Amino acid sequence: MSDIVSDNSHDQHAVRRQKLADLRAAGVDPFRANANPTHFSADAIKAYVPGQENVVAVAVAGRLVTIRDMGKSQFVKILDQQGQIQLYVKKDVVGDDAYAAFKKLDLGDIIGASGTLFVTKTGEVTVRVDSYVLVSKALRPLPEKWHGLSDPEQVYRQRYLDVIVNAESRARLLLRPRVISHIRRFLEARHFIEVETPVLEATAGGAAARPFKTHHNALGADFYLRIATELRLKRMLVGGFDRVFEIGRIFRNEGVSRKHNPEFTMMEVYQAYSDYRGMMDLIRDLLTSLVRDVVRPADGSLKLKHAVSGHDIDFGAPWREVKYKDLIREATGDADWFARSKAEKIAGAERLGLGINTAWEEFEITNEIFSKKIEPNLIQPTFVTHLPKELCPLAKITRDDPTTIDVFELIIGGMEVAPAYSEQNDPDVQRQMFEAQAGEERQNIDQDFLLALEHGMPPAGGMGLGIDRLCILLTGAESIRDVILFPQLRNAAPA
RNA sequence: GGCUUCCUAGCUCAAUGGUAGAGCAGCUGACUCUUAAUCAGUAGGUUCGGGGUUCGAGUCCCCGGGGAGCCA
Repeated sequence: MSDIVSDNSHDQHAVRRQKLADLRAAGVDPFRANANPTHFSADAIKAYVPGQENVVAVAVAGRLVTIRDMGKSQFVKILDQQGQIQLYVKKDVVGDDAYAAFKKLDLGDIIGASGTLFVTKTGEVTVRVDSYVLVSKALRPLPEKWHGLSDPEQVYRQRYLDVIVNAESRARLLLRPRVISHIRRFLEARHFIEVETPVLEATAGGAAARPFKTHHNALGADFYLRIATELRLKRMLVGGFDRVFEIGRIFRNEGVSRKHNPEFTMMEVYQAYSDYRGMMDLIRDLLTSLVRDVVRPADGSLKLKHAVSGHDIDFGAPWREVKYKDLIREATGDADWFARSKAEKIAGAERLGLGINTAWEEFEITNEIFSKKIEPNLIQPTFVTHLPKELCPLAKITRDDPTTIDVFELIIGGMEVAPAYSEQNDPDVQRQMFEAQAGEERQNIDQDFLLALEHGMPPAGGMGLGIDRLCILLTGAESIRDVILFPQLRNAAPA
């Protein structure tokens, strides 16, 4: 028998430890038992045949999350991958000994139960339990049943508790794998091949970002964690893999914010014999199908709530397409903005309330206006096209405007979600573009990539899609941390 | 990196510089269709850590740790 002194009865960990010791003393080790469920919870509920009370037999397993004890019978709920299902445990069905043991179970314990389905007087499909087994004793209590877990630090550090007690977190974090699965099926249906390229790179190229650095002992060499997959995937275009994509972890040694985690997931896709306009069709079809088939807004529309602005984002309406320069001219009210001197641009930016570093290049001053004054206000899906060529060396120069490149940046909810280019495949122009880079957008030059281009790369459209930001939009989350299972935090203080 | 703000029971939250409280969870008991079940009783605190001011600090000040928001 448990011999808990009253001083310890408040200590839930000690109480549960004692219960575990009692079980072991009685010859039961709940960590060695197992269950053989036949159904997940939602499937079991679906298996109920109306009118056939206590006919359909099921076995389910999961964590006890609700206990309503009424003396000689109990209603409890267990949680599994599909959600919750109610169990009805009656003393005169399971027997006196099993019932007495059931009363000693705690919230959080993991059990298996078999029985038959029936409907309660309030209409809830429930398992009438014939037998059950405790398969894992929980030694720590669950968070509060009604308010759940709301301390953000604990939500991130102990995500497993968050998804047990916060149904919204569960739903949000379960949407992400469905999104990724949909993307794979969407692309594979269009003959794209999924490939895997190195995370450890001698040169961190394909984007402008500070990399993480590491060291390979046996090779005696430093390596960088990749900041993009672009240059590797383009090598495969050279190799004749005409439609390739990769969904992979990218690492950037930069700030942490609501929109940035140091490691994040990017999908990059390249299609030979296409261009940035082809990528527009691809991303529009992809995102529209994600909203329609994965998110499935309840009202049947293609509108999603945007958490930050409170507006609805309508994926079903025509997507706006606008040139970068036109947005700048509109924001500055200056039709001749791009003919202005650097001093005039600084003055113009400061008139808009921006702090300008005089060491910046002119395109950086202009881009500060874009990122601070324009981008945050582009809530509806918007293709911003024809960016200044200084912003990216990897795209083709626009034929009738040598100052811009054939690209778009898809902005949704005020965030850059997907950049796409007509990929530069002229090795000489590519080398010149690399060498002409300036300012903070400078990318490292990957000489081996230039060698690959000299072998001939087919014309192609390419695109990146930030999976985390996409999931923010699709789930109506406020922060990237809400769509990443374990977002990056500092080490917790030593206990 | 800077500014602002937060950290109190297992969880969610209270507490003018003046005896640290509540709900849920826990513990003891009642109840064989409950839905945040209900009812009776009961226990539970290094107020993130350290230092200071004060007759007196959860509260004010300083240092450190961690989280969040804004900014570079």
